[in-house]
Amino acid sequence: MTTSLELMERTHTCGELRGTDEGKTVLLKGWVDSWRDHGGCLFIDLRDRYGLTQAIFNYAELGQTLDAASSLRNEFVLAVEGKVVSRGENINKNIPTGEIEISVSRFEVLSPCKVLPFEVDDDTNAHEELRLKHRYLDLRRPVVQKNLILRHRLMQLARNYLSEHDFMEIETPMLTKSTPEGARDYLVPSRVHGGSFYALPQSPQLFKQLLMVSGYDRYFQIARCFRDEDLRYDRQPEFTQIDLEMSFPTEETIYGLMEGMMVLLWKELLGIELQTPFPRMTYAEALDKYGRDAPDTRFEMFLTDLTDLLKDGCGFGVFDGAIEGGGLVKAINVKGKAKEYSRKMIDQLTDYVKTFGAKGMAFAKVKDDGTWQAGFAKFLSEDLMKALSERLGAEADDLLLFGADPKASIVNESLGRLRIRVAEEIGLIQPKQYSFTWVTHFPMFEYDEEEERYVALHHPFTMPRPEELHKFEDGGDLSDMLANAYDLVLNGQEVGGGSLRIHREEIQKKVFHALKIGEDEARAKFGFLLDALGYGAPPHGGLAFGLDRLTMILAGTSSIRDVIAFPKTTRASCLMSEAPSEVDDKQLQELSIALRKET
RNA sequence: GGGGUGGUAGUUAAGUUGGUUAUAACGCUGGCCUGUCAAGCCAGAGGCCGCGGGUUCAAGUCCCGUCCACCCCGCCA
Repeated sequence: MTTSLELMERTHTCGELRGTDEGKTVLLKGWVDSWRDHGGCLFIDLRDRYGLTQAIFNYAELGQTLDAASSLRNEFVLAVEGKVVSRGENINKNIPTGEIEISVSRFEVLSPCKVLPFEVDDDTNAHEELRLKHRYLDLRRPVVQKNLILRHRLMQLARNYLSEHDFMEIETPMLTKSTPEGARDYLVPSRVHGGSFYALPQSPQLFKQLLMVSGYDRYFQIARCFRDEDLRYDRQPEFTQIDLEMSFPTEETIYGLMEGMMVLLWKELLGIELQTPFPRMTYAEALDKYGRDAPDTRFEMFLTDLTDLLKDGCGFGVFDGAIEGGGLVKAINVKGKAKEYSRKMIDQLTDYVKTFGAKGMAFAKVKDDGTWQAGFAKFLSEDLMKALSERLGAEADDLLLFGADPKASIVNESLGRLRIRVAEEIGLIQPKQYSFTWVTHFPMFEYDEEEERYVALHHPFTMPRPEELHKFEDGGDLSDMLANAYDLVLNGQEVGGGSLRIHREEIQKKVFHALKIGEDEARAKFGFLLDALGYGAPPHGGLAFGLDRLTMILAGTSSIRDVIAFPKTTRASCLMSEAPSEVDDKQLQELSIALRKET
């Protein structure tokens, strides 16, 4: 009696066999990727995550069992035993195993497959909704597998790199204390302490600082983080950070180590040699030239500030009003594209900037004689137009796009986003281009008009730059106090951010004071950190990388869901498992949570 | 919380100014076929047109509401 193939170990994967294996008797197991029935013979491509191998079921070899083979369909799980034979004239150059095929002598269906909800195929055109509902099928597709393999390799490289540089991987709790500063927490009710809640971590921030106090001078963790906020193409309610912290660093130590890690990742994963050191830019410069704290440095087309040239008034109400209201007038120069941009296209750009709060968008087309064709041209004196042209480097056929608003932030945000959109439209951005920049010298605080107080731009444990500390004593305006915080920006996306932290209790207290976090409140929320800082805390700092975003960029995908095995929708539900779901009244009672009233 | 786009066989889409039996491709079922690799040829089955109201002699199509997904703004220290 022969042993069932199901009980036998496969001899090879479906991506392994080559011409040199000809003559071997092999056993492969995998999924039917496609089948082509020719009556007398049947071709099947068998797939696993390593590749595809063609198996041929031949009438002469199999006799009447060919009838059984003809019922094989896509995504059946199959074991095939047979001899590796050359394909002779019929080599398939599209797959690595294309020189050979398996001439099947015996096969078993290990598992059949129902009619599929969508075709499990790289170029499936099924909607994402359907693919997420059957994610286990979607994950079979080689393109998706490729992304997860990339993610795995990235994690391994990061782990090894950090370990080699004396970082210890230490796990911090998932059930932590809610600290409602910043993003909304996911809460977990406590059964034992009825009415009390844990929070899932938004980041391991406090714990990693405490590890520094404890003397674990280099820590890292590939840490799952949770934020209960609305989602986007690059935001999930749970996401992963490569989180690290070190004691006694200088800023340079951190930049050097992190650049080394990026160099390694790009070399190993993309075969690209990155140049170091990465350029650096202050937050102020980023805002001035790019309009954003995450500048896309793959192309120029900078924002040009025209406010000083227009400060005496020009008669154009939009510009004058913006400046009188304490705002800005800035512009970008789209070189040589005035003729390409129709009125309709410019209207679309206007609609676009309006989504960022701009009231409109003035534009001008530079004529051959250097003067402007613009609705507001009549307001500009010859000298003023000349001065503006010179500042903007304007030449014939340039398209000038203006942002003007009493709120500087609206001008920067709208023009900054417009700059990127236009660059995409006119092809300034090359594929496979990777442009890193450190953005430094972030402000400590920004004013929150709703709460009528300063809030921390980074987080409340960020160290002010040492030369700024005196501003606490001077009293008054803290809006220009700079922090020892830095972001790593890649192609206009923040991929990492961090800071040197406060390691002295009295500075931490001053920051809390500036944030109008009272002593009692500070004690209740962060007492353990304040205490720890009083027991010999080393100077420390670190940063966290967004693993999902990094993987997205490396994989060249446009959605974070493409690099997460089981992602959630933009309404934070899992279409496959149907989480979140209602729970029994009994469960709620145990958790001391009031039952939902029937209505 | 606000705005935009989409939802029609298993899947992806078409469906005109409202009008007779709602099309096509792929998939599925059956038949033919020994060199396919997007296999080919023939035949067939398959529909709560997201859901609920309304207008109308008549609704996939028009109106109102609602659900789901995606994208954007707010939000995300």
